[in-house]
Amino acid sequence: MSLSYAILGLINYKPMTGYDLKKFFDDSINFFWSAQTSQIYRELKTWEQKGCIVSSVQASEKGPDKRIYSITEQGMESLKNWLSDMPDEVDEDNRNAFLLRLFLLSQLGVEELVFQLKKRLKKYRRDLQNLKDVEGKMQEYAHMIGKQEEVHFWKIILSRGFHDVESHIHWAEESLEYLENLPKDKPNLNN
Amino acid sequence: MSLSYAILGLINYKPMTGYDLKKFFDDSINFFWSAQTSQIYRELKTWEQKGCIVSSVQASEKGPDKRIYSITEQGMESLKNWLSDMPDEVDEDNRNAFLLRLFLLSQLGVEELVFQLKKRLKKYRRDLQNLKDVEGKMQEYAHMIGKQEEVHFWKIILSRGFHDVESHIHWAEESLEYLENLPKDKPNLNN
DNA sequence: GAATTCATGTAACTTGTTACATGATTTA
DNA sequence: TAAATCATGTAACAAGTTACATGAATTC
Repeated sequence: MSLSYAILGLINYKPMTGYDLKKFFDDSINFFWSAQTSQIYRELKTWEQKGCIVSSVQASEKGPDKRIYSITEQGMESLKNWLSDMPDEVDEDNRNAFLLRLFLLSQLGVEELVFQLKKRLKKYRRDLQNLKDVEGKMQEYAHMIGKQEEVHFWKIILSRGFHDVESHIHWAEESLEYLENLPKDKPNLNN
Repeated sequence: MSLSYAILGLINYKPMTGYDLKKFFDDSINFFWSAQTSQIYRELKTWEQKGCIVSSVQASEKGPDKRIYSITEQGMESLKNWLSDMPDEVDEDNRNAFLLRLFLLSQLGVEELVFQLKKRLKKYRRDLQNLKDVEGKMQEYAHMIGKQEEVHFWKIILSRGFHDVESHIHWAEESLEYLENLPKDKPNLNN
């Protein structure tokens, strides 16, 4: 399962708490992976039961005690095995709820489509800004995990994010233009 | 839930069987939505219980009897309501198992990364061909559901697919180039 | 004094996957 | 005669979401 190895892989960079993991997901790799707190703690529990990670409780300066998880030899072995046998076709999830809605939305009429595309365009521009923020933090994260050389590889992943957002923006702009030039008054669910 | 409305929306085009729906998912909207047979029949059952669709059994020329589902007035109402209240931020699922693997893969070394990116590039080129095939079938589908005007809107969705694949190809090519020009022999999980 | 951050979790539920079962007809 | 297509489902399980509970310390 991808999520469990995501967690193992992050802990392999550096020992972390469940809370740290949640933050890493939320404000750094969020553009290609996400996780709920409830899932994270669930996975941590099962990895620990398998002996792939160990935890120790430590008092925190602020707030409650922390439970810090570190990877074990066995965990590294597991991670390495998983990374090594990449399946021929990694089944990435293509599901896109917005595209689905848009696809069905044409049954409501063109104006709705235009309205939603305009809203989307704004969202994509916000996404672009968010990615720039992540880019800015990258160096910081690399320092945190103590591996400067990772930055080279992270740049590749981040660049994918930029390619994606830029292509979304172009698509939305093009589509709006296309719709503007369509003849009006098609029959739909409203009439 | 998106999947259930996807099903309702497709049935709204034209009465269909579970099998028809599965085919529609698989060879037409697969690039932004997918569904398992087991899910489809589950959702059909719950929509029917709610009175949003009705079914009638009909003998088939070939193979077993068909259960054909049609949308009801209530179902159209439901669909329209759902389409009308698009949430401000549609929570599309960004999870991408390949990107996650790639991100963690750098812990194994650069050669692995290069190898996987090359394989991916080939996959993206296959994706492009698949999309072209869908494009070819579009007219046919429009004819099947008896709504030629839908083609205009489907073109927008399809165009998104093309934008995506093309940006993936560019990204992979660029990233390979970037990796070729990196200094070699970084320490990793293997040493 | 209210909201945010730090920190860990549980419970109930929904959604998605994998594997199986059945059986006729058609095409290679 | 073997494989593919047509056609409908069930069962068991895995993964993901939502909502809740607790409570200290800090910032606005």
